Amino acid sequence: MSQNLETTYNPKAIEAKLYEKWCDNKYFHAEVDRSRKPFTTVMPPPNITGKLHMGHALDNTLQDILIRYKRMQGYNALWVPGTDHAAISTEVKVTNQLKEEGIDKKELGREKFLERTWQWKEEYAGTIEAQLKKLGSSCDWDRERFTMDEGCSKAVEEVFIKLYEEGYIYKGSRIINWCPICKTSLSDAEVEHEEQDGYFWHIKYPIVGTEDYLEIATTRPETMLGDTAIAVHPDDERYKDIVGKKALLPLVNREIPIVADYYVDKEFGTGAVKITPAHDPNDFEVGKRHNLPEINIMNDDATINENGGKYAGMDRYEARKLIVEELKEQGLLVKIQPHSHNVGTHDRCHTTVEPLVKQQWFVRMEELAKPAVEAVKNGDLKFVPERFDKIYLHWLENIRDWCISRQIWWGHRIPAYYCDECGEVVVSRGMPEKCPKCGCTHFTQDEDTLDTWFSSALWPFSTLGWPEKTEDLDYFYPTDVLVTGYDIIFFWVIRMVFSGYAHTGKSPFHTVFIHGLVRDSQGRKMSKSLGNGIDPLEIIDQYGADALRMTLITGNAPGNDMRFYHERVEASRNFANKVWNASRFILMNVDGKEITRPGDEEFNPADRWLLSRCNTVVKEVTENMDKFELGIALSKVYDFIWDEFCDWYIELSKYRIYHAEENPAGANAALWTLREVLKNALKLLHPYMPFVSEEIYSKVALEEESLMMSKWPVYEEGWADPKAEEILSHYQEIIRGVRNVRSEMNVPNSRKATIYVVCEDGNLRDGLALLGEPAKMMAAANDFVLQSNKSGIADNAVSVVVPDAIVYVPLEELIDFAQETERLKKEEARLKKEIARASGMLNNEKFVSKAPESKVKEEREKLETYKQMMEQVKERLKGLETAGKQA
RNA sequence: GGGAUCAUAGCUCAGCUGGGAGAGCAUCUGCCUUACAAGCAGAGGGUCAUAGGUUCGAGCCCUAUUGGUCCCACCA
Repeated sequence: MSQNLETTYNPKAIEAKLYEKWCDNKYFHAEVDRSRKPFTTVMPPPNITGKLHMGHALDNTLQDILIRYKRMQGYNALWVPGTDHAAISTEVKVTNQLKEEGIDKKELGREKFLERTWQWKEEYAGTIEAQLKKLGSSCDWDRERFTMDEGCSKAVEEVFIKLYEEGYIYKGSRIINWCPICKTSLSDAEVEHEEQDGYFWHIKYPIVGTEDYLEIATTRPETMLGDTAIAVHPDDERYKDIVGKKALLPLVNREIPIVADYYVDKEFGTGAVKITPAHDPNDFEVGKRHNLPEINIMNDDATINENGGKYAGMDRYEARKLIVEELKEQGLLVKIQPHSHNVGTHDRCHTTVEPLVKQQWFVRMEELAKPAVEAVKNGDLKFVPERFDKIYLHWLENIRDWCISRQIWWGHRIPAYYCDECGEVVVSRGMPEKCPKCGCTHFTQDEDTLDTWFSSALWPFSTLGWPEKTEDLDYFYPTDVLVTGYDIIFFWVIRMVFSGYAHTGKSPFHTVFIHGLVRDSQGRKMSKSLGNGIDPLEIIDQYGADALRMTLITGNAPGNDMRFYHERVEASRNFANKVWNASRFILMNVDGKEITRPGDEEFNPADRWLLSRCNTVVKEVTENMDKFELGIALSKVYDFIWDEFCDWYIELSKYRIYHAEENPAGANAALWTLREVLKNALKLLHPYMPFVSEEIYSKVALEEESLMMSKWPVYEEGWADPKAEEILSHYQEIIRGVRNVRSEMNVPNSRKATIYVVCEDGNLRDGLALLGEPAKMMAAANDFVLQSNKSGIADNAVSVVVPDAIVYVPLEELIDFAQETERLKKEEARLKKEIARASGMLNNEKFVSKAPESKVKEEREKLETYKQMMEQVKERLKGLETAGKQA
């Protein structure tokens, strides 16, 4: 065994090598195995639009932690990776790339464009895969999928046909959100509402046959070109007489009816609303109720069309300016009020969307949503943290039909065919042979593609073989946990759940584990436009994948956003280095020795304490992980390794290790304990920091093939040892006490002192056997003398009172009696407060009768200790007084 | 307009079912002690936003208030 490890951990040297080893051994691969229970999760497929960002690093770290944990627990763990074609986003990217080359998408044509996009896909899917591997993701690459691969496309086609045949999918002319830049329709979920400063233009509409005007207020004067009515509230006294009359639409000079509709809010604006059914969702509804014509005044690029008369060809905002000007000239503009209002924008390009009436394909949602609602209500589906239930339910309970057709090329083409003769719509697998209506054999496929989320909605089962009834599907589906950010609950989680019920009859997973956003150090969202994004690869390059992973998990509660900054990664890297060096110490000392399981009597209290503590930590960490409290679990592993294992136990073990010839059994016990506990600690750490833990384990546990395939440790009652824990706690008090004195008195470690521990408790003295050589090293003492009285101890010794003992540190020079008295007075005051607190509680009859017995007992014991310490302090103060007088 | 969430040490955040306030970073002091200076030892620093309430006991539960963030929503 070669133990020439570097003194600092170098992640670069091992990460790639280990990942390759894991892959070569097929550790990530899962096959159907009926003898074992599966644990399945599907990766939220990253978009092929670009490289992975910090949010992906977090998302995948969380998944990897869960999957590694479950794999070690013996589950047949499957993590299905893949990528998403990200329809609109990718199409925009490729279009822009072409534009830079001077190529126009339309001229290139659909087929060539798709070829080009497939090339793009190959490139980015490769980059993403490489990034996920760098991060250490233990996903099953043999099962890597893409939302537009053959299987997924098959699933999409099946679902479309099924939903169409069942009447859930329909084509209709409805008002939809239109992006004039991307030139496609959008679903409601893809529209982001932004508060924007705008104006309220008050415009006079002359009432036909009178000299009167009706004043309306609008934020979008240009839409008046498509006005087909004015609406007022039916109970509005002001307008009672004019309902049923007509108004003359200014500039256009069209007569439009004045109607009464409950939609109008009397209090808002002027109480009269211009109705533009073709360009406003509310007006569309009003129009339907009153049989108003829909006049579309806009082209697909948001310029005014021929219905806009002389404004035709102008951009929507240009037209607005001119219209306002002309109204002003004609004296029809009453006033302009500043007004901030919500404007819908396209979430991908942030262009203001235009509500337009168009023929589109929709999914009727009301019925489909019901089982998804029920799933959360009856507990079949759980959100972690729970609060996301409400968001999910609220959306589902207010769901509207889903516009699924997109006027772009990149995506699943809608399997609807139109008869060239009679126009009959046929939805079928592939080109239909004959029109059922006219018998014609020529068809044209619908030009549109499907919303990108239509295919991702099927991801948990399409990746496992659905619609075929595969073994995989039967065994791995439903999956277990879905890990994702709260920002795509609407887009994705909801659609997966209702799709799961609709097509498989089951929820696609039982738990949704939600995480937040990774923000920059100032709390801002990381974004391209701000240029504040941090590339995960750069961090991995600089600090290692383990450090990045740890940073993303530490100090974060589920569902909360976090800030990312370099100092935090440094702290994580330091921890990796700490583990590395602790292991180095162990390996150096284990080297060449035969370590055997010691007899029970060969363990000293320190060994038993560490083994007991390790056992407890195993239990707690497992419990935290089962509750998805990953941050808490990791901090427990961290504290255990750094504080208890390194700072206390390793130091305690050194004497026995360095003096093996005096006491071979003692050295063996220490080394065995070190190695055993290290192995367990590495197991607990592995899901979080897979590389450094695996690398060390391979050197420590030569008999096992791999840490990642080893058994997760379990709590064993036999290792619990409260007595040893008590002994160690006393030991620590004494060592801390001495160190404290030395530090306060500015005594360097080079000046050794003989330390006296005065203590009468026989039990404690047994345990204080530890106060031999290790304690000398840890407190930089010449000697520890244990005695039951203070005879022979110089009056000028500095003292520290600890539970059950008083520690004297005699120093050569005279101590400052005043200073020492003050020190003890402080301690006296502290103890007095504690005694008051504890006895206050215990004197409270209600506490004694109502609090749990264990709590009462605990307080009684504490009070005892404080009282005993108080006596010591008082006695010591008396001694100081006498000594001070003599001096 | 509806809802969620946050307010804890100088900074960033933990704090699990209510039972004596924690971490990392930063600051100060002393240490190159043969695993680690990416380290060791010690120290300082918090009326847990405010006001009430429930409870033997509240950072945690309830109510209100203030301030911030986010989501949803068809008031033109």
